[in-house]
Amino acid sequence: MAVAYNKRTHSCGELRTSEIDKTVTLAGWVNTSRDHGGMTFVDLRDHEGLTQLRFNPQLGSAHGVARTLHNEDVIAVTGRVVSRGEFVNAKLATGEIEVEVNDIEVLSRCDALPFQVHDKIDTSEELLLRYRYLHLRRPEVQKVFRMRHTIARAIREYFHDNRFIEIETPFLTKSTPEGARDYLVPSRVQPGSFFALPQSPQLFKQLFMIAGFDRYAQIVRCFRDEDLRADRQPEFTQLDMEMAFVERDDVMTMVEGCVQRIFKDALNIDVPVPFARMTEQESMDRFGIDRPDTRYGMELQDVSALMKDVDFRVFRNALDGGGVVKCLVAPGGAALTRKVTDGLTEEIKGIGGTGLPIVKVIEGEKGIELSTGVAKFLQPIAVKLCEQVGASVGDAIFFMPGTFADVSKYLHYTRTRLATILDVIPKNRWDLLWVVDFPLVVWDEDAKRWCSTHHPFTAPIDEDVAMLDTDPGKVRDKAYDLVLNGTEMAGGSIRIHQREVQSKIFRLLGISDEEAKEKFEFLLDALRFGAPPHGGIAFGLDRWVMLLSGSQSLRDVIAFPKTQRAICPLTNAPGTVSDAQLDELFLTVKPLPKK
RNA sequence: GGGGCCGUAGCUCAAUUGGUUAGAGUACCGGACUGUCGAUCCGGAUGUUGCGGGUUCGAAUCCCGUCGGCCUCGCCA
Repeated sequence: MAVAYNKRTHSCGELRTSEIDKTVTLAGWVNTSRDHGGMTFVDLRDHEGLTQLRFNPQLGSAHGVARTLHNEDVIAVTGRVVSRGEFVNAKLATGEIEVEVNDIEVLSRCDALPFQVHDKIDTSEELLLRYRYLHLRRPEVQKVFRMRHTIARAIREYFHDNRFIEIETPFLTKSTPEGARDYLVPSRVQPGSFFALPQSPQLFKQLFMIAGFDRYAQIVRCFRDEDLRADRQPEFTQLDMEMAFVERDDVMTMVEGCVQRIFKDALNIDVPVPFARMTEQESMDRFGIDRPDTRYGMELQDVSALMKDVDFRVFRNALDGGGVVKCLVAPGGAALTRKVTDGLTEEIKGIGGTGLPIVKVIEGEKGIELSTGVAKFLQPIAVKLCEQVGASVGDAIFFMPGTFADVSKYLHYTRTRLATILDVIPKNRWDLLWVVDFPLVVWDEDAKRWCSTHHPFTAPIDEDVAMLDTDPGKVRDKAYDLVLNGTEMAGGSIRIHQREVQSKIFRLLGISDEEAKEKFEFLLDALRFGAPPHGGIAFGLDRWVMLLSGSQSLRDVIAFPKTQRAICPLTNAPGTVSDAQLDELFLTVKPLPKK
């Protein structure tokens, strides 16, 4: 029996007792069905919800069809809304009513499923991705993408309301030095030449400012060919924005308003502004990382001075070598088992460290004593140590000797692991923090040259410019990173708008005048023709959706993501191409090296 | 490139820690049943234990390699 599925009267989530006795047409997927031989029930699902259908054997042929249904068959029905009487299902929004079906049309049958759509059970992620359209049918998965839309819409509306305009930038563009590895696209018309997919529209948006658009914002795809992580995909989406005639505070204030709007629309939460600010130096000192999670304590503490008098060679060597000894106090850490602390030590070794010295603070016969691990070396300064770092009986202290960079890395790792192990991260807390005053450049020991902390177009702080020639490592930049609960959510800066400064930075970074001309001539040219002071920021849209939706992985908020090996289990991309395609591009593929 | 966790029926998991015929739930197939809502009940079919090799009288279990998934360091201006 044909049913007018193109004339649905309601969605599957909206019928209530007020619609009783109305004749309705619904369409959707069979979520589950229950066949009693006589009376048969089907839960019909669409994007709005579930409605129970009742098939009465005394009401014509529909009942016979209903008995043949399987999960995920697609059907359309017409019937009368009736009260469930005493059989109300409180779990369903539509649970007070059901639809007594007169006519049913099976629009599409479903084969045996690789996994059940109505289950909440997660099978292997690879299978979920291979049949991603089935996974996406699940209401809780769809909810994430509806939130993604809400966030994207909030962003667009916010910037539109603030007189920004959205302009598209090219995907087929030019490979530039510095930064991540590029995804390349061969040119057929220019054999031997390659486009690069943009890592971000950075230079184009600067050109928009020079062009006089004043305020630009775009939600745009970016591409970086680097190894994947839970929070890194080769293609991802940014909110990219830029403003002319601004200083740092202007951009940061504009962003704070946007973040407020996102939280309001997505979670109905009011976040206070302005956000906290911290210099990069303070962040490194206190947390060992430039994107600190400030929801909990266990901050890093420098105990180098205290350790000068301690006869412990591991610490001594670090200090003599110009390094530091830092520690963090884990409240209640004395209760950690040997298995846990040894496990942490192994993890530290796994990321390149040599160990993780620990002591536990206990109540001894003469007061505070240290036990386990490196206690015997530190016992002479036990009282002084505990006093200085604020440790008391029942705590554990984890130490790390070495260079500032190594100590920061390993203690930051330790701190985040302990936060999970000791379960000290407050729920439902959103710590928004600006990190500012990064060093403009850092010395790359391997490459023997200066590298940009952010990118080569970041402006130095005015009073530090003089040090560009004398002490580049001391120059701070006009960048600002926005951190949420320890995750970098956005990064931006005031840009260089003076050609001489830009040239100077290129030279500092070891980019020759010839290379600068080849790669960036268009930018240097543009800077000659009246560039306004300008600055902006880019948000990782996927990360915002991930954090606000409580997702564990970026893959959960991207409709068709790649696996860790950067392949798509759904399409099997990337794949080989025909010789004819290669010939057109004048390309040959080298054989893989033998192992 | 390095470190770690995982891989048993379509799916989720078990298998007394090396012991003989690899089980259960669910999905699937057949049947019963007029108020269920994870329906229930009866019956049936379903395995290259990821793959390859090794140790052993005997391997899902131990070892080596390999493939795949995930976490992570490097990398990601």
